[in-house]
Amino acid sequence: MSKNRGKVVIVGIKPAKTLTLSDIARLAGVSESTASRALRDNPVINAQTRQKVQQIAAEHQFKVNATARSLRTQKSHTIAVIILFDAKTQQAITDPFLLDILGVIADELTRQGYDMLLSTSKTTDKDWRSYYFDSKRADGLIVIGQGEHDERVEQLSHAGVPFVVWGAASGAEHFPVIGSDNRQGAQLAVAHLITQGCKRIAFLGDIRHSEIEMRYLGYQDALQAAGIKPEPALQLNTDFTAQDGYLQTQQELFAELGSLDGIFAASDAIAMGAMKALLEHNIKVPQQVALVGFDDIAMSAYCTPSLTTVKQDTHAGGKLLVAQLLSHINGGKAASQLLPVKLIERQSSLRRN
Amino acid sequence: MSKNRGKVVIVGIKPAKTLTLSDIARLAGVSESTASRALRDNPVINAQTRQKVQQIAAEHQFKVNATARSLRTQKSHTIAVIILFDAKTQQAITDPFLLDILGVIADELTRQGYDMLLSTSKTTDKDWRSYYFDSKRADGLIVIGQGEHDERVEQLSHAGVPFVVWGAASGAEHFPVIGSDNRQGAQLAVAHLITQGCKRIAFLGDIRHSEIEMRYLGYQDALQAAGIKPEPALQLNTDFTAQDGYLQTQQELFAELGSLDGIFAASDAIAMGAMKALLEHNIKVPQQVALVGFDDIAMSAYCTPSLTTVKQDTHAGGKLLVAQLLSHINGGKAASQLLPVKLIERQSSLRRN
DNA sequence: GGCGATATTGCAATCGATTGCAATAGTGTT
DNA sequence: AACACTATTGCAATCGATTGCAATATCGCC
Repeated sequence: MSKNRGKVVIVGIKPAKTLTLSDIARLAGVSESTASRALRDNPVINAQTRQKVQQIAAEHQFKVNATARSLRTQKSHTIAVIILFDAKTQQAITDPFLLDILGVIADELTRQGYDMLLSTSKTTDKDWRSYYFDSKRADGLIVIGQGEHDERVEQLSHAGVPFVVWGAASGAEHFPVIGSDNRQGAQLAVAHLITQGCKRIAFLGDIRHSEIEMRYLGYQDALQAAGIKPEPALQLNTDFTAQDGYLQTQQELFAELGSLDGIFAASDAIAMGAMKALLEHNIKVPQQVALVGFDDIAMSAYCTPSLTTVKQDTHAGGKLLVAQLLSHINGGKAASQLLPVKLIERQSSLRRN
Repeated sequence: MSKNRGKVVIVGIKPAKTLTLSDIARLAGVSESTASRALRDNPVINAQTRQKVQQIAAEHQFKVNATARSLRTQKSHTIAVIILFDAKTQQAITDPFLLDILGVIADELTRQGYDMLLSTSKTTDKDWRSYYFDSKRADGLIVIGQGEHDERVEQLSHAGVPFVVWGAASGAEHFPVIGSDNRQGAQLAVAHLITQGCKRIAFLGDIRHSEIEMRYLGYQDALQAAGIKPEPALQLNTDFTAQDGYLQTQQELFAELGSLDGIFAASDAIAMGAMKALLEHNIKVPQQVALVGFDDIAMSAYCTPSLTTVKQDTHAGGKLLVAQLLSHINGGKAASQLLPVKLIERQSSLRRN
């Protein structure tokens, strides 16, 4: 007879006494080992027996206790996803498409039979390796948005923990990084502005973040290719918020307005803030100042004028993160990879017509 | 001597052989039970012994194996969060502030010593109770966005699983629902439009979603209070996207444009789509048509004209969800609750001045 | 009819931590 | 000096599933 755990049973509704493998085995008249193998469809077990056990399990809605299985097999079949937040703005760098990429990752993991443990850097001050890996909570980690060179990420690589990062690869890391080709994206954006006739182009973004730094380099690439000399006065450190885009534009850029004719914002949020500031001062976009953002957030197509921007391939990114991580976990190697991006031309930068 | 699991050891870097409680016990010269109690700061253990064990554990970066602990204690200390996506648009109803509320939930759970398992309804076709609860993966569930009366939610309530829902309470549920006072929010928004002189106000939103249905009721409340008769022609079923807001406005509303003078959109995304359509046709917002949205997404303040909207208290919502769920898990009761909302007045609706 | 090969099944150890209960040592009292 | 208590510590069972190895049954074939 099974043990009564002394719990008060809720009357009326299913006693919901969770069955264990041993219960199923007893009901099927086989041993636990046979039941276990049967449920996992082990061909060594007679087909009839297998079916019978499976049927009984199904009838009783038996579910393997994931905890016990994990303990025994030493695999959690769980991946921890850590979202890094900017210490200053408390925003995720990747804010706009974070939800997209999270969704893709969740779907992919599910497809592969993994669960997803989510946490943010705000609360997880703890040592990630200890907390997630050593404690066997997760078999591997995905870190989203490496931010301003987080030492915690660097440490992971010395700890033998399977993990991958979404962010920018400088090339010198000891860990696999998946991310968009930020540099090329920025280069495309700024080259486009130049094509539209812009000569003095401002850059708005916080280059202490590695992804933004890449965008900054791309900005310079494009200027250089066009023989334009970068002006330090036009390069403004701007947080990831529309608010800071607005403020920086208003406070710093208006001094230059005489001849400023283009802005490349490192994110769409920043771009929208800048646009707001420009429109408030009756500066025509794109006629007087052309504007390009980065990310292609949902609203970019619906602001007025609609925002030209650089679109990242979130879907490919999420799938790749999962694929690389699982490959690493299964003994393979995980490689870094740059994903191509695409310029989406909209009203904020198109002057012809 | 400890068993060699036959793994290939990565040379050079920490062998990273994970220690177990028994290792710590041996190192400290005490039994496993004493070590266990010492680590949990059980006062029954001598203070000196406790300290010694804790120190040794810290030195070796020992982390309790969460799996083993869960198995023994029958608690996973994990909460599963399920995000419901709209079957049609594949978008989360709560999209705009989903990230906020997720962040708050994650933080709260962490603070309470819980981990968070995340999944989306897209992939989780499985029976939630079986998968998360019966399998002991989670001690409870938080369901975000109940959508169009999902039967799966209804089922949970008959299954003895601790769970709470973010959404709209119709009052007749058998489960606890936390959510904004959508009805009052809409009422505030529409009353505001009326104050601004609007007489014919359109409603954009998909009332098959319970939260939107509430907003629709609030819309009617306000009209009624002002003695305005609702016109069916002005009530358009609109998806949660800017795109559909744009299309519906263009296709359906322009026929009414002669005297249409206000729009209440059930979400900011819809509102922005509508605004785009209006501006494209040189209809002045707010002078000709005043516009109010719902959600207060980040961009609402930075579009032009900036968007009047209704702001939900995401922070309170997240905290409450966690508090109620944990209270239920710990034997208490979880109650439904409506959170107050706030009207944020911006340019899209303010006509005076 | 007997022997080896093959197909099935079960025994028992194991994963790592927690905890009820018993055991021991130490203290104070009369 | 003996007894009652209290403070500490350890033994061993337990959580539920998996799996190496041994045991049994079945079958084919000479």
